[in-house]
Amino acid sequence: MNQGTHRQQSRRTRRGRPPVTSRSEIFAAARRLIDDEGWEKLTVRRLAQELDIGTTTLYHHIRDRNDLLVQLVNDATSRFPQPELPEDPRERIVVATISLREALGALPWAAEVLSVDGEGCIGRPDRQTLWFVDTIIGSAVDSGCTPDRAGELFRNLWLFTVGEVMVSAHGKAPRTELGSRDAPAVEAADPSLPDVDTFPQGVRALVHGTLDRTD
Amino acid sequence: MNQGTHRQQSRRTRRGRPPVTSRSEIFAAARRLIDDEGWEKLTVRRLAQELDIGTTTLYHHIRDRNDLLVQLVNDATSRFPQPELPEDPRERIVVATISLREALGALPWAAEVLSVDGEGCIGRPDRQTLWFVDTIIGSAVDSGCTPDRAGELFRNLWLFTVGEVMVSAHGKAPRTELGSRDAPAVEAADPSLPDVDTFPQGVRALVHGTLDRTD
DNA sequence: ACCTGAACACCGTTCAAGT
DNA sequence: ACCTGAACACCGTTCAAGT
Repeated sequence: MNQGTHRQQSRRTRRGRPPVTSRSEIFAAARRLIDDEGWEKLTVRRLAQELDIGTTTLYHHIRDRNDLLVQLVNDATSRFPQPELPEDPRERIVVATISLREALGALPWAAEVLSVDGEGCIGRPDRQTLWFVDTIIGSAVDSGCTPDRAGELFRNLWLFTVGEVMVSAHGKAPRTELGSRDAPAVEAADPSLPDVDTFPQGVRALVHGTLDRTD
Repeated sequence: MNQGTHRQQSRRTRRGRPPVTSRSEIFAAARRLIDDEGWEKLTVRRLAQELDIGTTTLYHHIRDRNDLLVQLVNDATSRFPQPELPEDPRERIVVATISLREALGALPWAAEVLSVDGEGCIGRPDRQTLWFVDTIIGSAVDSGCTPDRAGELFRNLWLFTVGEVMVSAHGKAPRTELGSRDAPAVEAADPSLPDVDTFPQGVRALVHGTLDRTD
């Protein structure tokens, strides 16, 4: 129900500039801001400035800053193309999860939303997010496991993906000069954290380790 | 080398209150603040207020807010007791990882640090963190895999743990009322994300899936 | 209707002083 | 030496107006 149209007076000329601030204009401006200045500059005030509107006007379109971030993530994931899936159900899960990471990884700032509002991406999912969920759960069931087990696998893949996105997002950030604090920096103590991308093998391990379990 | 002691004049009376703001006093105040008011109240200004010192004074002890957070995480993990480890090397990894989660999970705010400065916990690790790393890597090698493979496993367990801490930290937070936005909330779309703790099984899957891999 | 300036209650950080 | 107030450049959010 659209509450009746209260547009009578705009017979042909919309007075002033048209609504000016549509959802898509806001998203576009936000993306521009993020690309040009980095996502930490995406603040309510700065975005309003970018749109050339009063800060307060933005609050007619978003409930608060977090809402803006959530909508932005949904917008971005919905833009993301679905990958071609292989035959083998297990490999299907791997491919879907990897492309989920790609979808989120393109938005390093997604991290803030992912954690502050796990709902954002999962509790109030858009069509595209739902596709990821369905594909993973569906393929797991196809490969012969119970729905419970499939749910468990999905949750764990989700945790793994969130971790990967978070860690790699801020790994790329301009490194705060390290070493030379008070402690002697403990000699790069990690052959442990290689720079290589261990994510795909991790996904595979998770998938096989879960689906092969017999208990 | 202690740079020579420049304490000549405090023969027996330390003028005024003694240094007032030692590292441990700062940590204690920070913990009190977090426990009493929630970790989002842990701000440089608020902490100084809690300590009854000028905001600026704090900057003699910390480099900046992020540094405070990092030191706090290190302080907290170093306080955490080492678990008793089982015989079986694989199960040793599982137990160590689960208790790593516990150490970090006690600090929901660790999330911010974990992501903003993965270094914080890993690049500049304290003794206790190192113990986790060594135990996991060591046990992996004990169970017969190459150092490379052990490093891969460790990294993936780390990603998984970060994801778990992040997601569950903000799951417990006072839920922002959901439902009834503009979209019709898509009917709780998830048998997918059960409330149950899937973490231990995930760790096991990761461990077995990685160590059983033959390639 | 639709938009907004001014204000409120905060931030982190710096710097030129004070004792 | 050790500490600090005042200032700078920001935040998110609200509310009583303006057109």
